[in-house]
Amino acid sequence: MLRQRTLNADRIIDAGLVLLDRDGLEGLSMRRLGAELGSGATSVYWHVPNKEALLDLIVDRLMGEALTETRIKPGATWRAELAAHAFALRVVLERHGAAATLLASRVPVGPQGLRLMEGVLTALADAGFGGSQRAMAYAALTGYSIGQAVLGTRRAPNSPKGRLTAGDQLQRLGGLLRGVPRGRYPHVFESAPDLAELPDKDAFEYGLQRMLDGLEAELRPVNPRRRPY
Amino acid sequence: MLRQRTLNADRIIDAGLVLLDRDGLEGLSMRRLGAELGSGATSVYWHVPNKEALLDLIVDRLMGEALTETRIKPGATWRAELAAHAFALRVVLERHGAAATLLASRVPVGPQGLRLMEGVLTALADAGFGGSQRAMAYAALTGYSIGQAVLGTRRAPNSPKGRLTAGDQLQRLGGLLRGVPRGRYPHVFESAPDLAELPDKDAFEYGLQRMLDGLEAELRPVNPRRRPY
DNA sequence: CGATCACTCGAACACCGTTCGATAAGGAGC
DNA sequence: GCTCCTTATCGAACGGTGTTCGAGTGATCG
Repeated sequence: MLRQRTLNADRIIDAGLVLLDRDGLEGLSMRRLGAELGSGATSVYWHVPNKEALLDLIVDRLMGEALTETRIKPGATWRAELAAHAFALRVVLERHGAAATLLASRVPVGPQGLRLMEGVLTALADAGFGGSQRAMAYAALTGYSIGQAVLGTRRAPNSPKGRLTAGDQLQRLGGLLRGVPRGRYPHVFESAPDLAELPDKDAFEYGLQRMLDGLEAELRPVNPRRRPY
Repeated sequence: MLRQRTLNADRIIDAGLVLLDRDGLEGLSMRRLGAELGSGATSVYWHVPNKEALLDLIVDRLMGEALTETRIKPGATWRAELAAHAFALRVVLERHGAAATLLASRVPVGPQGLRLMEGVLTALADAGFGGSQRAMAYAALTGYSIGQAVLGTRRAPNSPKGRLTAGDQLQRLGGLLRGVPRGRYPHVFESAPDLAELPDKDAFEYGLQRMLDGLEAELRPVNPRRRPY
């Protein structure tokens, strides 16, 4: 057997991403990764300390992808800037279906993740958010983005094992909701078609804009005292 | 060995939840579940088809907990009603630290999950949201709630294996962010203390209120035409 | 009593992440 | 050329996982 000396972190991350996209998160095992690379199963461990660290590397690669996808027009408002960041993340997480679950379980503080964080915090600072308010706005936006991405990749009960497209999931869910007893859950029954046919993109955009509306309103100092809800 | 004939779905869910709270998601294995129940490792399979279904049952139990936690004062506004639902879910997911990850990967469409969904959709209907707008508002709120819950339970890189409290995680993350190179990521560096010391509850409340603000503004028909951002 | 049913459980299968030691290749020093 | 050392690869093995299967046990019913 040839012992090609060609393994390195970049190739490993590439292969990991391929496996992730093709077979989903549970399809990404160290053994299969080795096979995908044409290497022995355990050779990867010389380049990467363990699987968890590898997943961190993959996530940072994705954060880099999101940065590449973020195009901010010169002179854009802070709203447009934040929306561009959110959309770029969404595009990447949609492109790599299993990635949302990955991102949901770890903090992306690799180099690329920090660059992305820096971009969002900069936009918030420019908008006029300071101190803990900036931190809360940051948490609100990233929480929303990740939550929405996660929503789109949840598995309906009794789903088959393999990789499922977002469309499949939605169709499955729709059928499930349409079958709900009308008497017991009237509003679920009524909204089932809307929930099932709603394009993920529209839902994402809608909630994002409402969040940005809320944040913008918070910024205006002319606002009267907020009434308690 | 006694063959106690006392296993049933409820006891299994109880034990599963105990294991989940004590040892986290990876500590919940079918074998350990059997041990916790004082039964053979594989006896569980007579009552539950597989692990995935068991996790669905556990999630539905948690949805039931959230419903119990939801106290809506009579005559409450729709905002207060939706906030109560969101907070109840947050309380439950905080109580069971590993539960957010669980909820993030499946759609809670068990009986209790549907009841909760019905409650939120009812509040939105009462508020005046109809059709696809109601669906989008629903997605926005649940996406935000789940996203925020997930944010609180992410693991920082190089974390030890076992169960970590939310406080531990935040402290870890804070130290990490404070150590970021100031020149390269100035805003991250500047906001590190705020991000690390921000109580999860405040962040959740802030973003939730901003989202509700945005939704409320959307409802008023007196609003002038929305300007593009 | 005998049969049937509901339930329990141990052994086994294939897979997982990871450790360890053996092994091979390439370059440096002589 | 030869040796030595560093770098890299890999097979075997360990303890764990989810799940299947068939044997077994006890209670209940005809």
